[in-house]
Amino acid sequence: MDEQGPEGRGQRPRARGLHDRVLESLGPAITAGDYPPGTVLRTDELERRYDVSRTVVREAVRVLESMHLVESRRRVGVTVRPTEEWDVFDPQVIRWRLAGPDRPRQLRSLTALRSAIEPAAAGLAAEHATPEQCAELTGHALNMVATSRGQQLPAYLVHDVAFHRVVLRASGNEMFARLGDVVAEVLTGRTQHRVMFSDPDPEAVTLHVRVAEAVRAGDAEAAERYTKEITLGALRELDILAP
Amino acid sequence: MDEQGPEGRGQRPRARGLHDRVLESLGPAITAGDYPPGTVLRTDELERRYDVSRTVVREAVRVLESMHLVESRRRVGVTVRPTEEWDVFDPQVIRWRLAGPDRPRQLRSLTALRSAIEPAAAGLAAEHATPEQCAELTGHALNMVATSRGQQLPAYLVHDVAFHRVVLRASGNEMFARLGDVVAEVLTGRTQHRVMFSDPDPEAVTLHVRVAEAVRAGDAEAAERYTKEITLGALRELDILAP
DNA sequence: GTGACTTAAAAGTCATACTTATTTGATGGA
DNA sequence: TCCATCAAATAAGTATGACTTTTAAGTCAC
Repeated sequence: MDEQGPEGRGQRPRARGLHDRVLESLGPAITAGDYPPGTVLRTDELERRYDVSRTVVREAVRVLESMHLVESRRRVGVTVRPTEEWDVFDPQVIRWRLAGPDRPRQLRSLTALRSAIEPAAAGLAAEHATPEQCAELTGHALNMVATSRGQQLPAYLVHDVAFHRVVLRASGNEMFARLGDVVAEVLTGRTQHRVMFSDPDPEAVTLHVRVAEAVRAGDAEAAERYTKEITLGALRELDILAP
Repeated sequence: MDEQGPEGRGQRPRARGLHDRVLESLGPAITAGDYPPGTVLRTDELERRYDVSRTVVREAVRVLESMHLVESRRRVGVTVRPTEEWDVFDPQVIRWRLAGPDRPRQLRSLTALRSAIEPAAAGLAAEHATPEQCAELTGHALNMVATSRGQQLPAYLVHDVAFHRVVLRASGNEMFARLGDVVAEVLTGRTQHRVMFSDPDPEAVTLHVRVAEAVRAGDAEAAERYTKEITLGALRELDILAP
């Protein structure tokens, strides 16, 4: 049956090697803007800074280069590339930027992305979801209802995230499915700002139930419409928080 | 193995070094399924296969690992990861898969993605586009009209691609903007299949003009609706080609 | 000032020696 | 027989020094 969780990662702080340590230091620094575009890093300087060998630095740089964060040129050095060229869809880059000062802007971009993707995914899910997925969906929706009142936000969040993950996966589109982690991040981040303030919007809870029903009924149009309302709510929330 | 496969793609990814050569050989091979998930590659074997040093192989592997195509573990080797874990949004992975046997499926995924993103982007563009961008948009739309008849498909395609690029950029969302390359790839790939058959659908051409008008008028709802029709046409086309 | 030539800086490559984690399996005791 | 423990084998990870290649930049002749 169910093997180990397919994406059983919370965070993985385990540095799997020296190159990862360097990467996990340089990546956040660059995406945070500590090294503005145009900045030139020299390999041997990095060696000294991190007290590691060329091998290690080179591997880290190579990865940063594959994310289009930097460009390595002979006789020049490792140059930080302009922001517009970064691979902003790379999960690692997203993670780094969410952890940095760009977090608010990043959350906006991602929420806009959600608003575009999730309704479409819900529509597809209504056509492709398996009975098991429909059951999961209904289960999470009901649990959301159950935990929507009385300081149970953490539990609510778990089901909220799971709900959206299932929708994306049930869409049958591998690219949509891969956005599950991103959506999870957005939902978590969003809630962190109001965790002590209020229970979830009751209307949003109802909408989740409606989506689950629509998917189970195979009503793509309704599933899409209700999901659109959910994501519109998320967008509105952002405008309220920082207009 | 083949060193310079006949993948004469438009933009030659000029091997900037040995590690790139290895990467540009391993990447396509893995995404094509030549090494199914679970396959174990050993570093020293790759060294011999490509006749390069350890350094070079390791750098290539590190990049593949950052794309979640493989996982490198001590005492085990470099293992190809399950397809569901690949970073399917990585431009390089997209390129590799488009060049391989998965191309049709990949085009479907990407077209679904387009259908979700572009209408939203057009709506945002109506609110954020600069006068210059509006002018560009109108210009490309008019040029599409002008080249829509009489075996001018290559020229038509240029403006079609440019049009969609501008819309995505004008949305003001960096993530949408980065999908310009992907959309370009889809549009180009789509046309290759019918290049000798027919002129573009006149209705689609009209819709582009309408989108340009709506964006210029700041009518987000109309821009979104007309763009949705364009992408729906693209989806329908796929169903016709391979139902 | 233009163009060709030289220089030097920094990344790229290679070979080798060494370290570390992890699987495997063999040993030995309950 | 079974389980725990420990040892050996293995493949990736790291360090280092010598060497090559690219190329920005400076220099010289015209």
